[in-house]
Amino acid sequence: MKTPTRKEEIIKSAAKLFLERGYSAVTMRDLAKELGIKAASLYNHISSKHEILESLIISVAEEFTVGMNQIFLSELSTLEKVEQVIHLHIDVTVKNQDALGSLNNDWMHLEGKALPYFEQMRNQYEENFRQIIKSGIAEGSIAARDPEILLFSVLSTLRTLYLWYPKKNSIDMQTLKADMTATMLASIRA
Amino acid sequence: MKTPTRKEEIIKSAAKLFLERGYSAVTMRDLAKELGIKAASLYNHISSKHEILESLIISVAEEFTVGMNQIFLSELSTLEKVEQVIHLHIDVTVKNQDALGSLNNDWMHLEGKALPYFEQMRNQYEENFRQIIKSGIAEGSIAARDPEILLFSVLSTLRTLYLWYPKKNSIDMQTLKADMTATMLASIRA
DNA sequence: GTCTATAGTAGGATAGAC
DNA sequence: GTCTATCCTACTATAGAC
Repeated sequence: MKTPTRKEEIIKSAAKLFLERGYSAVTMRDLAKELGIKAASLYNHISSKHEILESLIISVAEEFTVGMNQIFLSELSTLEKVEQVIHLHIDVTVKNQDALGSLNNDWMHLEGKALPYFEQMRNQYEENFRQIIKSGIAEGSIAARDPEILLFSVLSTLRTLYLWYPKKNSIDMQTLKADMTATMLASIRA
Repeated sequence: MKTPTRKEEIIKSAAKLFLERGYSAVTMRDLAKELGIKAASLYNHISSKHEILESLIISVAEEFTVGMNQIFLSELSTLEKVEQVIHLHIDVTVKNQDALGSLNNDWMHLEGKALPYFEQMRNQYEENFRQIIKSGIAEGSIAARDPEILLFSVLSTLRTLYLWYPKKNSIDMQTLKADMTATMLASIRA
């Protein structure tokens, strides 16, 4: 637990406000007020509003990408892989609660190379998940339904976890993971 | 198929842009350009940018509310009710594709009475769905897991349909409804 | 590291001509 | 019903003092 730098504090506060109101609706004055300083002072630590968004989204996207690649390339069974992906999502969501809002709703405001970079990560992630589901269908461990519907059904729940998790912090993590995983596996299992 | 009024055209174009970029990031100049007119001309048909948002969100929210109330008060079995709710979501999403983006991501920018009105409809909708799921668990037709997780799992998928549906318009509606319903019912059925 | 002051731009909205 | 011109406000970001 090192002391956060001022830059980290700014990014953390920004994530919270972006989640509540969206990137475009949050002004640098809002952000400064949240930190108890003036807007101009922010620029001693960050170079632009865009830099904050990029930093938020790209770091979380990379976390998902690394985790998914490990699972995809592992020797686990198909259903174990799906289970690991679900756990990955829960872990990343718990660790980056607020940033998930920007990743889901403000990624289109990324600029320059960051946008195609993000889109490429997102596509690759989806493609890996799609392959896992398809091989599950082929081997009979996953229900023989349209793989796109199965993919969408699971992904939509995982991607929306960030909206729901904060309200339920009374449930302990073990129960959450177990029950969540059971529900999602039930929806795709053969 | 009556000819749409200019106001309806404006609202429709706005829904499309709000979906792509979010309410706050779309300017009246953007919207005017989309319609091939100047920003000032918009005000001959609408009184403010907010009015557009409110009109978009409230009308769809009311459609959901009316549909849910009918289902909730019907004599159907619990699983049939869940099935009807899924069909309601698919139908409303297909009919109001773009507006669903605002409903999901820009509701917090509603002003005045519209915000509490929307929140009340949303809460009542969720509460009705929660009751359906709970009585299913009580009677044994729905799996004996945490009802909040079941509710969230189904709702998150239904609420995200609008993001996914437009990409899949090759699938015909019958297949979509059937497969979607099967997948979601599988995730909660006992 | 934060401040005040301010440049420069872009936003929502109105007035009044055509 | 649309236009041009414009008001007023608020935005991101910079300059320079402390």
